[in-house]
Amino acid sequence: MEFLTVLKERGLKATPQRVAVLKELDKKTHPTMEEMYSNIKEDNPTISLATIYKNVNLLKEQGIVIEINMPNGKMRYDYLSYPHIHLVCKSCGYIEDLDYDENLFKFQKSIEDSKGVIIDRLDVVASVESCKFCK
Amino acid sequence: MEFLTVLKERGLKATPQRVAVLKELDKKTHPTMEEMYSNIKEDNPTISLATIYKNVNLLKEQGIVIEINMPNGKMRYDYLSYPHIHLVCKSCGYIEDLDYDENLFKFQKSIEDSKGVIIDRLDVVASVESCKFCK
DNA sequence: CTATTTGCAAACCCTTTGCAAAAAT
DNA sequence: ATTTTTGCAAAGGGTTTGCAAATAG
Repeated sequence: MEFLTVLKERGLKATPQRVAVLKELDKKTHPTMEEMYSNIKEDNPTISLATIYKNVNLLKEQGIVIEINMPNGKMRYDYLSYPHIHLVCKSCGYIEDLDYDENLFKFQKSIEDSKGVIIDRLDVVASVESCKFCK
Repeated sequence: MEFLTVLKERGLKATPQRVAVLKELDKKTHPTMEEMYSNIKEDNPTISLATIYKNVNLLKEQGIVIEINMPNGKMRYDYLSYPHIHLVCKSCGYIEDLDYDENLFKFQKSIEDSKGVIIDRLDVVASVESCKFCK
Protein backbone atom coordinates (compact mmCIF):
# COMPACT_ATOMS: atom_id res chain seq x y z
CA MET A 1 0.00 0.00 0.00
CA GLU A 2 1.47 3.31 -1.14
CA PHE A 3 0.15 5.34 1.81
CA LEU A 4 1.99 3.22 4.35
CA THR A 5 5.26 3.92 2.56
CA VAL A 6 4.56 7.64 2.38
CA LEU A 7 3.94 7.69 6.12
CA LYS A 8 6.85 5.46 7.09
CA GLU A 9 9.26 7.61 5.05
CA ARG A 10 8.30 10.54 7.24
CA GLY A 11 8.32 8.70 10.53
CA LEU A 12 4.55 8.98 10.95
CA LYS A 13 2.56 6.15 12.47
CA ALA A 14 0.04 4.51 10.20
CA THR A 15 -3.10 4.72 12.28
CA PRO A 16 -6.37 3.72 10.60
CA GLN A 17 -7.60 7.30 11.02
CA ARG A 18 -4.55 8.75 9.29
CA VAL A 19 -4.69 6.30 6.43
CA ALA A 20 -8.39 7.00 6.01
CA VAL A 21 -7.65 10.72 5.73
CA LEU A 22 -5.05 10.08 3.03
CA LYS A 23 -7.51 7.87 1.15
CA GLU A 24 -10.17 10.57 1.24
CA LEU A 25 -7.69 13.15 0.02
CA ASP A 26 -6.59 10.87 -2.79
CA LYS A 27 -10.09 10.63 -4.28
CA LYS A 28 -9.60 13.87 -6.21
CA THR A 29 -12.85 15.23 -4.80
CA HIS A 30 -10.98 18.01 -2.96
CA PRO A 31 -13.02 17.63 0.22
CA THR A 32 -13.48 20.05 3.10
CA MET A 33 -12.60 18.98 6.66
CA GLU A 34 -16.26 18.29 7.38
CA GLU A 35 -16.66 16.21 4.23
CA MET A 36 -13.71 14.02 5.19
CA TYR A 37 -15.13 13.72 8.68
CA SER A 38 -18.55 12.52 7.59
CA ASN A 39 -17.17 10.19 4.91
CA ILE A 40 -14.65 8.55 7.21
CA LYS A 41 -17.24 8.29 9.98
CA GLU A 42 -19.17 5.73 7.97
CA ASP A 43 -16.45 3.12 8.41
CA ASN A 44 -14.91 4.56 11.55
CA PRO A 45 -17.82 5.87 13.65
CA THR A 46 -15.69 6.95 16.61
CA ILE A 47 -13.34 9.24 14.71
CA SER A 48 -13.44 12.85 15.83
CA LEU A 49 -13.28 16.05 13.82
CA ALA A 50 -10.20 17.07 15.81
CA THR A 51 -8.39 14.01 14.51
CA ILE A 52 -9.18 15.02 10.93
CA TYR A 53 -7.78 18.49 11.62
CA LYS A 54 -4.66 17.15 13.31
CA ASN A 55 -3.88 14.74 10.50
CA VAL A 56 -4.59 17.13 7.65
CA ASN A 57 -2.41 19.78 9.29
CA LEU A 58 0.36 17.28 9.82
CA LEU A 59 0.24 16.22 6.17
CA LYS A 60 0.16 19.87 5.13
CA GLU A 61 3.35 20.53 7.11
CA GLN A 62 4.90 17.59 5.33
CA GLY A 63 4.06 19.28 2.03
CA ILE A 64 2.07 16.33 0.70
CA VAL A 65 -1.34 17.88 1.24
CA ILE A 66 -2.32 21.34 0.10
CA GLU A 67 -5.08 23.73 0.94
CA ILE A 68 -7.23 25.30 -1.77
CA ASN A 69 -8.78 28.59 -0.76
CA MET A 70 -12.07 28.61 -2.66
CA PRO A 71 -13.67 31.80 -4.01
CA ASN A 72 -16.44 31.42 -1.41
CA GLY A 73 -13.91 31.37 1.42
CA LYS A 74 -14.24 27.68 2.21
CA MET A 75 -11.08 25.61 2.36
CA ARG A 76 -10.66 22.40 0.45
CA TYR A 77 -7.78 19.96 0.60
CA ASP A 78 -5.88 17.87 -1.90
CA TYR A 79 -3.30 15.11 -1.80
CA LEU A 80 -0.36 16.30 -3.86
CA SER A 81 0.73 12.92 -5.20
CA TYR A 82 2.34 14.78 -8.13
CA PRO A 83 2.62 18.51 -8.93
CA HIS A 84 -0.52 19.85 -10.55
CA ILE A 85 -2.68 22.94 -10.66
CA HIS A 86 -6.37 23.58 -10.14
CA LEU A 87 -9.12 24.74 -12.41
CA VAL A 88 -12.02 25.87 -10.26
CA CYS A 89 -15.55 26.87 -11.14
CA LYS A 90 -16.78 29.90 -9.24
CA SER A 91 -20.45 28.98 -9.63
CA CYS A 92 -20.62 25.35 -8.59
CA GLY A 93 -17.27 24.84 -6.88
CA TYR A 94 -16.14 21.98 -9.10
CA ILE A 95 -12.36 21.52 -9.10
CA GLU A 96 -10.38 19.81 -11.81
CA ASP A 97 -6.72 18.84 -11.56
CA LEU A 98 -4.57 19.94 -14.48
CA ASP A 99 -1.02 18.97 -15.26
CA TYR A 100 1.84 21.39 -15.48
CA ASP A 101 2.81 22.20 -19.01
CA GLU A 102 5.87 23.43 -20.85
CA ASN A 103 4.80 27.07 -20.59
CA LEU A 104 4.35 26.88 -16.84
CA PHE A 105 7.81 25.35 -16.44
CA LYS A 106 9.27 28.13 -18.58
CA PHE A 107 7.44 30.71 -16.49
CA GLN A 108 8.85 29.25 -13.28
CA LYS A 109 12.35 29.11 -14.74
CA SER A 110 12.20 32.72 -15.89
CA ILE A 111 11.26 33.96 -12.41
CA GLU A 112 14.00 31.84 -10.86
CA ASP A 113 16.55 33.29 -13.27
CA SER A 114 15.46 36.91 -13.08
CA LYS A 115 14.96 36.93 -9.31
CA GLY A 116 17.79 34.62 -8.36
CA VAL A 117 15.55 32.36 -6.28
CA ILE A 118 14.54 28.72 -6.23
CA ILE A 119 10.79 28.32 -6.31
CA ASP A 120 9.84 25.73 -3.79
CA ARG A 121 6.19 25.58 -4.72
CA LEU A 122 3.95 27.06 -7.38
CA ASP A 123 0.27 27.27 -6.51
CA VAL A 124 -1.92 28.05 -9.45
CA VAL A 125 -5.68 28.43 -9.37
CA ALA A 126 -7.43 29.20 -12.62
CA SER A 127 -11.04 30.28 -12.10
CA VAL A 128 -13.92 30.14 -14.54
CA GLU A 129 -17.34 31.75 -14.10
CA SER A 130 -19.23 28.54 -14.87
CA CYS A 131 -18.55 25.05 -16.16
CA LYS A 132 -20.19 22.05 -17.80
CA PHE A 133 -21.25 20.73 -14.39
CA CYS A 134 -23.23 23.84 -13.48
CA LYS A 135 -26.96 23.32 -13.76
CA MET B 1 -8.44 60.73 -7.44
CA GLU B 2 -8.39 57.29 -9.01
CA PHE B 3 -10.14 55.53 -6.12
CA LEU B 4 -13.21 57.72 -6.38
CA THR B 5 -13.60 56.73 -10.02
CA VAL B 6 -13.16 53.04 -9.22
CA LEU B 7 -15.89 53.27 -6.61
CA LYS B 8 -18.27 55.40 -8.64
CA GLU B 9 -18.02 52.99 -11.58
CA ARG B 10 -19.35 50.28 -9.33
CA GLY B 11 -22.02 52.33 -7.63
CA LEU B 12 -20.25 52.26 -4.27
CA LYS B 13 -20.28 55.28 -2.02
CA ALA B 14 -16.94 56.90 -1.38
CA THR B 15 -16.90 57.03 2.40
CA PRO B 16 -13.65 58.11 4.06
CA GLN B 17 -13.38 54.62 5.60
CA ARG B 18 -13.72 52.89 2.26
CA VAL B 19 -11.23 55.15 0.54
CA ALA B 20 -8.80 54.61 3.41
CA VAL B 21 -9.09 50.86 2.95
CA LEU B 22 -8.33 51.18 -0.75
CA LYS B 23 -5.34 53.38 0.02
CA GLU B 24 -3.97 50.83 2.48
CA LEU B 25 -4.43 48.04 -0.03
CA ASP B 26 -2.68 50.06 -2.71
CA LYS B 27 0.53 50.41 -0.70
CA LYS B 28 1.78 47.02 -1.92
CA THR B 29 2.40 45.94 1.66
CA HIS B 30 -0.23 43.19 1.39
CA PRO B 31 -1.69 43.91 4.82
CA THR B 32 -3.86 41.73 7.04
CA MET B 33 -7.25 42.98 8.23
CA GLU B 34 -5.74 43.92 11.60
CA GLU B 35 -2.89 45.80 9.96
CA MET B 36 -5.29 47.88 7.91
CA TYR B 37 -7.35 48.50 11.01
CA SER B 38 -4.48 49.80 13.09
CA ASN B 39 -3.01 51.86 10.26
CA ILE B 40 -6.28 53.53 9.37
CA LYS B 41 -7.09 54.10 13.02
CA GLU B 42 -4.28 56.63 13.27
CA ASP B 43 -6.12 59.12 11.05
CA ASN B 44 -9.61 57.80 11.67
CA PRO B 45 -9.70 56.81 15.36
CA THR B 46 -13.37 55.78 15.37
CA ILE B 47 -13.21 53.26 12.55
CA SER B 48 -14.17 49.75 13.57
CA LEU B 49 -12.69 46.43 12.58
CA ALA B 50 -16.09 45.37 11.27
CA THR B 51 -15.99 48.22 8.78
CA ILE B 52 -12.62 47.02 7.50
CA TYR B 53 -14.06 43.54 7.03
CA LYS B 54 -17.19 44.81 5.32
CA ASN B 55 -15.27 46.97 2.90
CA VAL B 56 -12.58 44.45 2.06
CA ASN B 57 -15.22 41.79 1.43
CA LEU B 58 -17.17 44.17 -0.76
CA LEU B 59 -14.08 44.98 -2.80
CA LYS B 60 -13.27 41.28 -3.02
CA GLU B 61 -16.72 40.58 -4.46
CA GLN B 62 -16.06 43.31 -7.00
CA GLY B 63 -12.92 41.44 -8.02
CA ILE B 64 -10.63 44.40 -7.39
CA VAL B 65 -9.18 43.09 -4.15
CA ILE B 66 -7.76 39.62 -3.70
CA GLU B 67 -6.97 37.44 -0.75
CA ILE B 68 -3.57 35.79 -0.38
CA ASN B 69 -3.62 32.67 1.77
CA MET B 70 -0.17 32.70 3.36
CA PRO B 71 1.74 29.50 4.16
CA ASN B 72 1.19 30.19 7.87
CA GLY B 73 -2.57 30.34 7.40
CA LYS B 74 -2.87 34.09 7.80
CA MET B 75 -4.76 36.01 5.14
CA ARG B 76 -3.34 39.04 3.43
CA TYR B 77 -5.03 41.32 0.94
CA ASP B 78 -4.02 43.13 -2.21
CA TYR B 79 -5.49 45.75 -4.50
CA LEU B 80 -5.50 44.29 -7.98
CA SER B 81 -4.94 47.52 -9.88
CA TYR B 82 -3.50 45.41 -12.71
CA PRO B 83 -3.12 41.63 -13.10
CA HIS B 84 -0.04 40.33 -11.33
CA ILE B 85 1.18 37.35 -9.38
CA HIS B 86 2.83 36.92 -6.00
CA LEU B 87 6.23 35.71 -4.94
CA VAL B 88 6.08 34.87 -1.25
CA CYS B 89 8.79 33.97 1.23
CA LYS B 90 7.82 31.14 3.54
CA SER B 91 10.28 32.21 6.23
CA CYS B 92 9.66 35.90 6.68
CA GLY B 93 6.36 36.39 4.86
CA TYR B 94 7.64 39.01 2.45
CA ILE B 95 5.48 39.30 -0.67
CA GLU B 96 6.62 40.73 -3.97
CA ASP B 97 4.37 41.54 -6.90
CA LEU B 98 5.50 40.12 -10.23
CA ASP B 99 4.15 40.87 -13.66
CA TYR B 100 2.58 38.32 -15.94
CA ASP B 101 4.91 37.22 -18.68
CA GLU B 102 4.61 35.74 -22.13
CA ASN B 103 4.85 32.17 -20.81
CA LEU B 104 2.05 32.66 -18.35
CA PHE B 105 -0.19 34.07 -21.06
CA LYS B 106 0.61 31.08 -23.25
CA PHE B 107 -0.16 28.75 -20.37
CA GLN B 108 -3.52 30.40 -19.82
CA LYS B 109 -4.32 30.28 -23.53
CA SER B 110 -3.45 26.61 -23.77
CA ILE B 111 -5.82 25.70 -20.93
CA GLU B 112 -8.55 27.81 -22.47
CA ASP B 113 -8.11 26.08 -25.81
CA SER B 114 -7.79 22.53 -24.51
CA LYS B 115 -10.60 22.82 -21.98
CA GLY B 116 -12.89 25.10 -23.93
CA VAL B 117 -13.21 27.59 -21.09
CA ILE B 118 -12.54 31.26 -20.53
CA ILE B 119 -10.31 31.81 -17.53
CA ASP B 120 -11.72 34.62 -15.53
CA ARG B 121 -8.87 34.83 -13.09
CA LEU B 122 -5.46 33.24 -12.64
CA ASP B 123 -4.11 33.24 -9.11
CA VAL B 124 -0.46 32.32 -8.90
CA VAL B 125 1.60 32.12 -5.74
CA ALA B 126 5.25 31.16 -6.09
CA SER B 127 6.83 30.29 -2.75
CA VAL B 128 10.49 30.37 -1.79
CA GLU B 129 12.03 28.96 1.38
CA SER B 130 13.88 32.15 2.24
CA CYS B 131 14.68 35.49 0.67
CA LYS B 132 17.08 38.43 0.80
CA PHE B 133 14.97 40.08 3.52
CA CYS B 134 15.24 37.15 5.93
CA LYS B 135 17.66 37.80 8.77
C1' DC C 1 -34.86 62.48 0.94
C1' DT C 2 -33.43 57.68 0.26
C1' DA C 3 -30.30 54.15 0.20
C1' DT C 4 -26.09 52.89 1.84
C1' DT C 5 -22.69 52.58 5.30
C1' DT C 6 -20.84 52.85 9.89
C1' DG C 7 -19.80 51.24 14.63
C1' DC C 8 -20.85 48.57 18.44
C1' DA C 9 -21.45 44.32 20.72
C1' DA C 10 -22.99 39.92 20.47
C1' DA C 11 -23.16 35.78 17.99
C1' DC C 12 -20.97 32.47 15.09
C1' DC C 13 -18.50 29.61 13.19
C1' DC C 14 -14.15 27.01 12.31
C1' DT C 15 -10.02 25.52 14.33
C1' DT C 16 -6.96 24.50 18.03
C1' DT C 17 -5.72 22.90 22.65
C1' DG C 18 -5.03 20.09 26.92
C1' DC C 19 -5.15 15.88 28.73
C1' DA C 20 -5.94 11.04 29.92
C1' DA C 21 -6.67 6.72 27.53
C1' DA C 22 -5.50 3.95 23.58
C1' DA C 23 -2.68 2.39 19.96
C1' DA C 24 1.54 1.92 17.04
C1' DT C 25 6.23 0.50 16.55
C1' DA D 1 8.37 0.01 26.80
C1' DT D 2 8.25 4.30 24.66
C1' DT D 3 6.36 7.63 21.84
C1' DT D 4 2.78 9.04 19.18
C1' DT D 5 -1.96 9.52 18.37
C1' DT D 6 -6.77 9.60 19.49
C1' DG D 7 -11.13 11.56 21.19
C1' DC D 8 -13.52 14.49 24.07
C1' DA D 9 -14.89 18.84 25.57
C1' DA D 10 -13.60 23.33 26.32
C1' DA D 11 -11.23 27.36 24.80
C1' DG D 12 -9.73 30.34 21.25
C1' DG D 13 -9.80 33.67 17.64
C1' DG D 14 -10.95 35.44 13.39
C1' DT D 15 -15.19 36.85 10.92
C1' DT D 16 -19.94 37.96 10.48
C1' DT D 17 -24.38 39.84 11.90
C1' DG D 18 -28.20 42.86 13.53
C1' DC D 19 -29.55 47.18 14.30
C1' DA D 20 -29.88 52.13 15.27
C1' DA D 21 -27.45 56.31 14.13
C1' DA D 22 -24.80 58.71 10.75
C1' DT D 23 -23.51 59.80 6.12
C1' DA D 24 -23.22 60.01 0.91
C1' DG D 25 -25.31 61.19 -3.21
